[in-house]
Order: sequence, then C-alpha cells, then structure tokens
Amino acid sequence: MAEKTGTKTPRERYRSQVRAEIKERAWEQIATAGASALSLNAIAKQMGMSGPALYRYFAGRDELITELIRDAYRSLADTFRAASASGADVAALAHALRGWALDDPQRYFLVYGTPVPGYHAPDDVTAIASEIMATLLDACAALPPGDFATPFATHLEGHRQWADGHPAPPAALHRALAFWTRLHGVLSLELAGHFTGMGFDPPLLFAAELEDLSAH
Amino acid sequence: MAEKTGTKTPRERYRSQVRAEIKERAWEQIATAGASALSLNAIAKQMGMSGPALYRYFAGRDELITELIRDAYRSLADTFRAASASGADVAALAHALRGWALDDPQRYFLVYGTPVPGYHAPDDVTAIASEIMATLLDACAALPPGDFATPFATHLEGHRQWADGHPAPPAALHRALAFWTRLHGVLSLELAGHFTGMGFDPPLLFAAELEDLSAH
DNA sequence: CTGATGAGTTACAACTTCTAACGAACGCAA
DNA sequence: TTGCGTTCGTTAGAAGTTGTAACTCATCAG
Repeated sequence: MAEKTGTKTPRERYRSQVRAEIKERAWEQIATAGASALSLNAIAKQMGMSGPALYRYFAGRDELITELIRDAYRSLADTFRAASASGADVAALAHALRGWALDDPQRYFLVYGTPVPGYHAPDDVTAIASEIMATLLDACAALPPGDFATPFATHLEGHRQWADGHPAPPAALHRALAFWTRLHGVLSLELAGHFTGMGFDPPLLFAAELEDLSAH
Repeated sequence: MAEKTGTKTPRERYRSQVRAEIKERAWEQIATAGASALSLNAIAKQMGMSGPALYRYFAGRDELITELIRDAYRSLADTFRAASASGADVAALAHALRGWALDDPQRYFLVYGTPVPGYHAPDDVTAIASEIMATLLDACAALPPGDFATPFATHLEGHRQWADGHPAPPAALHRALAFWTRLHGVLSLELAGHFTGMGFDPPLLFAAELEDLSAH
C-alpha cells in the first residue's frame, strides 16, 4: 500500500498516486468477491476512466495481482517485524498473525491460499517470505528445545536451506515449522468457513494449538 | 465421477454419459490450470460441439463447479470409508488423506482451498463433510485420551454440534480437530509449493505431525 | 406413423482482457 | 514564451468468455 511518494517529478507523483488508487480499488474488489473476480474494466469505470487506460499503469491483470501479492507479503512481514521489535514471543507473533488474517481474509488467501498451477512467485516475494520465517525463527530460538527435539529436528539439522544464516538450533526449526503449519491449518479452515455450524469456538481451537506449541 | 448408468431410458443413458465426459474434461482443465481457468466453451470445443450445447447439461459454470466440488467431497468420503472399512487407524487415515491429496492437488484445493466469498455449499455437500468427520471421529475414539484431555476438550464437550450423535469422548473430538487442522496445514502448504526450496523433506514433516498426533 | 421431447445449432448481447492508433495535455528546456 | 517530446487517456477493435433466444432436426413414445 505504501506507494513511494518521495521526492519526484510531478508526473511520477501523479503516476504513483493513480497506481495506489488502482490497487486500493483492487483490494476492495478482492475483499468482496475474491481474487478471481477482479476486473480491470470495473476498476477503470470506478475511477471514471476507460478500460485501456489502466494498461499505462499495469501490464495486465496478472501483473496487478502479482503486485497485490507482493504487498500482502510485505504487509505480513511488516506486521511480524513490528511485533518482533516490541519484544513479541511466539504467542504474540501468533496473535499478530491471526489479527492480520482476520483483518482481510482474502489477503491471507492471496498469500497462503490455492495457488495457480503455472504461477511462480518472483524472487523478491520469496525473499519477503524468508524474512517472515526469520522473524518466526528468532522467536522460536528463544525457547528451550522441549518436545521439539525430535527425529525430524535432526533431519532439519542437515536440511536447513531456509534457515541458512540463522543461528536457531534444530528444535527451534521444527517448532517454527509446526507453528507455521498448525496455525495456518486452523486459520485457513476457519477463514474458509469450514468450522461454521460445528458449534465450537474457533478462537479457542487456535488458542489450544498455540498453547500446545508454546508449552512443550 | 461415478455417473449413474443404471437402468434408464436410452436418452437418459446418453445424457449421463455426456455429463460425465463434460466433468472429465473439466477435471483435466482444473488439474492443469486451476478452477478459475475452467472454460465451458473450451470443454465444448474439445468435445466437438458448440458452446451453448453444454447448457443442456449444466445450468452454468457455477453449477458445474458445484457438481465437481460435490464429486470431490464424495471421493474423499469414499476414500476414508474404504480405509475405515479395512480397519484403518488414524495413521492409515492420514496416509489415505495424503494419497488422495497428492493424487490431484487441485481437487484437494477445490474442497479445502480458497473459498469464493459469496459461495455457500449446498446441504448435501455439508452432509458429506460430516460423514468424513464421523469416520475420523471413529478412528480417534479408538485411542486413549492422552494429551488431548485438554481445557479445549472440555469446551468441546458442550459444543459438539458437529459430532451430534457420535459417541466419541471430548478428547477424541479434540484429537480429530487437531488431526484435521494440522494435517491440512502441512498438506496445503506443501501442495501450494510453499516448502519448495526450503531443503527439508515435506513427507517427513507430515510424518512428524502424524507421530505427534498418534503418540500422545 | 405422428407428435412431443430434447439435443445441437446459429445468432446475439454483454461481458472480459488486451492491442493499436490517435489526440491532447503536460513538463521541460531553450 | 515558445516549442517539442513524453506520457496520458481516448476510441476502435480483435479475440475471448458466459449465457439467452430461436430454430432445426433427430429420437423416442404412443
């Protein structure tokens, strides 16, 4: 969302402003109808200009969506970094994640949802993903090994490309992966509405999983 | 996939056959390009007939996709029931789930992936979902409470609409939910390619989560 | 054999993304 | 201030899409 509005020529300022407004409208559409329903034409009409004008700002629908994905990743990374900067432990990180997800479920799904078979994220996006994992690893490294000194942790000791320069011990790596996959499991099913009508309280399930992750 | 080809009039036989072929082509398209890229026109062309002909068989794109979702749910329910019938424990159920998911990742995402904001699954689909959970509950009820005799399990004791007539004790309910959410967490991230390039072996993470679910 | 039912057709409307060509506005520089 | 080039927005149009309407023709039942 943070379009660079730094010192620039008037034309570049205008350009950035229009790009930002396009993305904002796009987010609105995505939030209400999902990413697959995003229409460049509809955005243009909303902004009072004709369809092809948008192609001055984005090469096409795909580039716009990629840009939104990038922003979504950055938004989560920023949320994590902010939490971490104010001394967040894994529990606080979990609640930051949950808050971020509930804030805009479709944004969450843009990052962690159903992938388009052919699509490959650009390198800078995967770099942001690494930053997110690094923040998580920091928090996990602050805990004793506990129940995560597992055989799989031993496997991770020799297969830690994703934690390349990170000093976290194997158990922390396993805990971080469990944190990620378990909370994603609860969150994605909750946001997708798979718990509706089951009767229990989804936040309590989230809390129970978090408890299990933090305690042992 | 199992279109009823029972005793019918010739016209109904033909109709069922064509419907089945449409769905088959649809599955191919979905597997290679995702559900959002499904095109009725393309299917018609593949089958050697003109676009609007398909509307004799499906009211529209949405109805076709809903039908595919229904089939996907049924397929998973059948897989679970077959596994359960041959005396599967939770571990065997987990491997059945994993096999089913890897068999056609887009089919998995059709069931557990990103939802369309407005969409509400028809009642018979939620009924199949309940059947799946019931099979899972059976397997979980066969295990001692273990670590799943939790505060959240107590909450479930009073909020078990989803396990209405099922005799499973609270700890089994909690275990079933953990089974579902944790394995879905690992599977969905794996199928979406979020583990690629991280270095570790996704099946081992799945196994580790399963181990944690079965042991305690 | 006849007549209703249903399948497939073409034609069309209303969308979509996206390209091409044009005009007009804008900002910079002489 | 006077150009002049860059960039923006326009319209026109191609090639798709979903979906409706009307028509033809085969098929099946009585």
